[in-house]
Amino acid sequence: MDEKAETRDRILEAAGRRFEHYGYSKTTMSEIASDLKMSTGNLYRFYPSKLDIAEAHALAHECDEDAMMEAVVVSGGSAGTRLREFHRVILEHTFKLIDESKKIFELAQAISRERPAYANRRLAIERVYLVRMLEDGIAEGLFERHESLDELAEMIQCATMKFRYPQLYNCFRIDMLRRELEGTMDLIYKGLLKR
Amino acid sequence: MDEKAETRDRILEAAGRRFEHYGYSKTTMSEIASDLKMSTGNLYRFYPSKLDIAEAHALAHECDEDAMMEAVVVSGGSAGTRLREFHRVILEHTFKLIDESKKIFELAQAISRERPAYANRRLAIERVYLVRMLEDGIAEGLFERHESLDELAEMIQCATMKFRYPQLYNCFRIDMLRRELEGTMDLIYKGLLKR
DNA sequence: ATGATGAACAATCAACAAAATGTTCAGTTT
DNA sequence: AAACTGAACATTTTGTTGATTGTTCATCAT
Repeated sequence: MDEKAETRDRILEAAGRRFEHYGYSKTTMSEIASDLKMSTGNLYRFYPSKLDIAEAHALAHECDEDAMMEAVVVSGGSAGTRLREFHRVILEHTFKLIDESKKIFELAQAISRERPAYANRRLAIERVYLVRMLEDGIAEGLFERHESLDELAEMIQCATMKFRYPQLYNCFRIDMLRRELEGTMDLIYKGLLKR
Repeated sequence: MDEKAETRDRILEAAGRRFEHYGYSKTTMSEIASDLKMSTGNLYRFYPSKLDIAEAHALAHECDEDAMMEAVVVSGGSAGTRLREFHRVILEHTFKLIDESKKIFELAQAISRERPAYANRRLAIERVYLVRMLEDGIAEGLFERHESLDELAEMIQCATMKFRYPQLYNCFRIDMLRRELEGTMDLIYKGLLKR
């Protein structure tokens, strides 16, 4: 690892520490630079903007979410059960963030707002997991075949948007969300079954 | 009709004119009063607040939307076809509002934000139409029976939230929304079919 | 030549005062 | 007594100004 990459990492670490403690908007570039004993201007030799540091931070923490989703996909049980569990886990995770990790949630929202491509990329990654479960379901004779599993996954995402972004609806009742997710997944599940 | 109700109507008319032309937030109570050649304070003898005038205006225009939904429900064709058409018509209507009637859209958003009960009531009314179509589908042997059709309708609403409130996702591509709605309705439709 | 600085620049934010607006109600008019 | 007014009140919005923050870049240091 060369020195430039090392400094990038140090910046990321220092910034991440502040983002998680003070939040994205309350963290200033000059504070980050000061923590690292360098000038504010120097930061821009490593990252084009404050938002790029935020995105890099989010990227560096994707593996946590990916691991979470991967765990569900490779767990035992039928594809149908896993599909439900997948959405349950995502809802619980999102809700936990909203409830307990406000600074991280704030960071995620800032990125989503300013970097729609990032949010879309996350959705695309999630679809990969969905497709894997759909494939499993087809292989075990549970689900109907479909010309494009990626498109099917996209439709599942459209149908579950309310549970992915509950904050957009000012919907902060986890008990209600759970009930609704269960009912919605029932409907989707039946729509996937082999006839 | 007594004189008080007549004045209420006149207020509603004058306010509605301004809401639709200047938007809700740019319309002042003193302007409305001036249009009617009365004092600002007098308005409060007829309506408790500005927001109540807005809500009354929306109420007075519900019949347009209700008629639209009713027309789909009573139109010919199978329940499945009507269900798709219902959601298509709502999406097109919403999109048209966003695109062409910005002031009316702004008014609807102000009410939704401040009067959640109003938005929930609209959803409940919509469910009545959904239930009617579900009943038809069951009667014609197309759809599976269900213990509570109102709950089922609620789940359909959860699954189609993205198309009811596209503005929440900064999603203003009608071609994409149409495609997604079609795919999502496919999935929901299959979930409703009798096995 | 490469790496780093810190002042300048541009944009945004915060504080505050003034203005505007929604609402109330004592007083006036009908 | 009922209907209406318009000033007062409370709240919100707007405009101004100075401070802060993100970013750039000429200059300096290595």
